Amino acid sequence: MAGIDDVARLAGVSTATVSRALSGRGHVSAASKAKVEEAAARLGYVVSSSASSLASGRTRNVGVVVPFLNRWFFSSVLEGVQQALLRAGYDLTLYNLSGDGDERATVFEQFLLRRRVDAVIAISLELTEAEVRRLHELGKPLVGVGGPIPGVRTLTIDDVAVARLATEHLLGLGHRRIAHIGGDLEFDVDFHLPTNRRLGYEAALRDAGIDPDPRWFAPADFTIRGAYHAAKQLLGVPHERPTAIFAASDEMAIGSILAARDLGMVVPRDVSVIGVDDHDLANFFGLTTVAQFPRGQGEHAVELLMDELEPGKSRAEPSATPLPFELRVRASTARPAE
Amino acid sequence: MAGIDDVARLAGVSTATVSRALSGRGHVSAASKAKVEEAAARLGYVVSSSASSLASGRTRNVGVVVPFLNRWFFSSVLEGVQQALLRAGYDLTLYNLSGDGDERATVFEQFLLRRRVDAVIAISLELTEAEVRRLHELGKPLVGVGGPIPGVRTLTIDDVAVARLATEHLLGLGHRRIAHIGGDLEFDVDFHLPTNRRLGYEAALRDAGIDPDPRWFAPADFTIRGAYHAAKQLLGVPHERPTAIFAASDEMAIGSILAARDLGMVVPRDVSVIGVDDHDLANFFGLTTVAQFPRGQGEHAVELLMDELEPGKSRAEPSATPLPFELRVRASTARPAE
DNA sequence: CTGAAAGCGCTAACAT
DNA sequence: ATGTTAGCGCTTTCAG
Repeated sequence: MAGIDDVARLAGVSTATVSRALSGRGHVSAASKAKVEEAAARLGYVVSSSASSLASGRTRNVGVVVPFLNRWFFSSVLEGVQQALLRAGYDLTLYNLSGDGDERATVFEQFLLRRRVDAVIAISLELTEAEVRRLHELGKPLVGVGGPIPGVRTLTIDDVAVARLATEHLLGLGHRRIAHIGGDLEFDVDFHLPTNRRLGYEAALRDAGIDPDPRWFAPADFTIRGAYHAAKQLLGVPHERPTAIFAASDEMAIGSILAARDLGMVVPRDVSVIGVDDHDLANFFGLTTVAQFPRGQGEHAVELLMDELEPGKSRAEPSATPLPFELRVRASTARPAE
Repeated sequence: MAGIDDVARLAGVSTATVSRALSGRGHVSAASKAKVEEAAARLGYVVSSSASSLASGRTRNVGVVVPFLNRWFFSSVLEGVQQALLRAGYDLTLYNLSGDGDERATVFEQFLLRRRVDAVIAISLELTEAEVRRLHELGKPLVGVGGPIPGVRTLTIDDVAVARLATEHLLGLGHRRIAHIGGDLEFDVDFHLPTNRRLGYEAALRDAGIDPDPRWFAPADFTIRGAYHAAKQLLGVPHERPTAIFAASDEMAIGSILAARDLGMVVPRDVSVIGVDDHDLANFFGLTTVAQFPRGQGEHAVELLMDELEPGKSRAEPSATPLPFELRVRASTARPAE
């Protein structure tokens, strides 16, 4: 395995010049640079990351912490992060903290402190103040995706506004009896997303002069199956059925559509359904939804990080950057029947 | 940031003893070990992975290469790998090679050669001989999940047997007109999975004295939507409709069920459907399927790796280890009507 | 712009 | 069982 000395010898320069030429840091004449590059290529030389990290203090590696891997939102964000990191020449070390707090503590103590990473991206994971402080002490930039962490740069859609938009779409079509399938409290640990979406829904109703009816709220677990059962309850009542459902995620909206079908109802004739996400399946089901863009969120997170990691960049102060979202009207919403 | 010297000083021993005590390598008296651990804890000391790697040549980091992140199979394997690695004290560096060959080359040249990892796990990715050779030269163990790579330790279910089992289940129920929704050729690059499942299907039919009818084979792209359209074609013919569909994945089986419903057919009364995977949604849709266990496959892959990475273990020779699969009969299959 | 040399923080011989 | 010490392969002052 060729080392930097081999390259230096072959190129006829010092190791310092090789290092500078290959890393782009410091000035090197075009001539030397060319010689070095050619020598490196000939020898198949690649820097040893550990030696480089040890000497420089930078690892060119970012830790990414996610609670789930097999959900659309998370894997999409992860994809965006991965791709952006790769482009920037960084590696991505993955920590899937699906487990209990034990695992979580291990990760924090073993890897963040093992100084394996230059920075951390936390996806929809509420870090404790202690954890955030620890990272700060170590000088590791941290950016969150999916909800605000106090004192941390975070990317998040405005859940209240998203829910309001979805609800107003239904109101605008003439619906008055609008049910909501939200998250159960268990999910609220992560950034109060369910609560915020519910708040937006209720605010929109009130603005339209409608009093939110608690009978028309049903909690579920963000899965198709969970929402399916919730929707059956909602739609199964004999009188004063809701004419529309706003589900807090597309998967739950799809569950609602399937429930409606199984009750012999036709969407959107008998009931309108709107979700949030623009999940892969949304288009297939003709689902009207408020799209968010998780891949873009992941890429954006990396950009923020790079601002901090690469020297000479202006680092903006910690704040919650608002992210784009967009109503996509498809075939699952329509004017109510009567 | 406390270093090993600080710990040594506080514990009243040498740095070598600290290193031994903390890594478990070499003999240390219980007394010293206790002192060291206490000192380390008090100082919040954690080894610098780069210094450690540089000195020892081991990184305690495994590279994982996947083509997709947002598909059930891949994210499930990844979860298993992540968890097993974490338990073994290894980190996981993720490379999502969804993109073109360019990206792929970059990863190989930049990261594998950057000596960032001790080993590589390739999930459903057919590595070229050159790539495999490169890894061998570097002394990096490599294990594949999801299909055989020549000369490489690989975990894979027997796709032919899986398909045969699924088909025989339908035959056993009395079906004779069994259609198959498989992968299109594009997907065959990865381990000929579609081809193998088709072969198993055809073999089962022949064994039952039935000549496979090419009209009853439809290729799709492993998505719900793709299979939905394929199934509509299959089920829409006026005469001699198939009475059962064997789909090469659960997502495609679900697409088939939805297609049948939209044609006004009742599953399993009018058509039986069986898939492969035991996807999260399979249970919800009452789908009969042949389960495979991707999490377990991921964990298993890590075990194999550890055999090679941790010294003093017997390493078995490269071979394709067969993996478990299991028929799960639910509500989507039944005897044909007549 | 380039080179010499001093580390970066550990691990692993080699001694003791 | 423990200490001493020579690197691991690079980056980065500091001179020139």
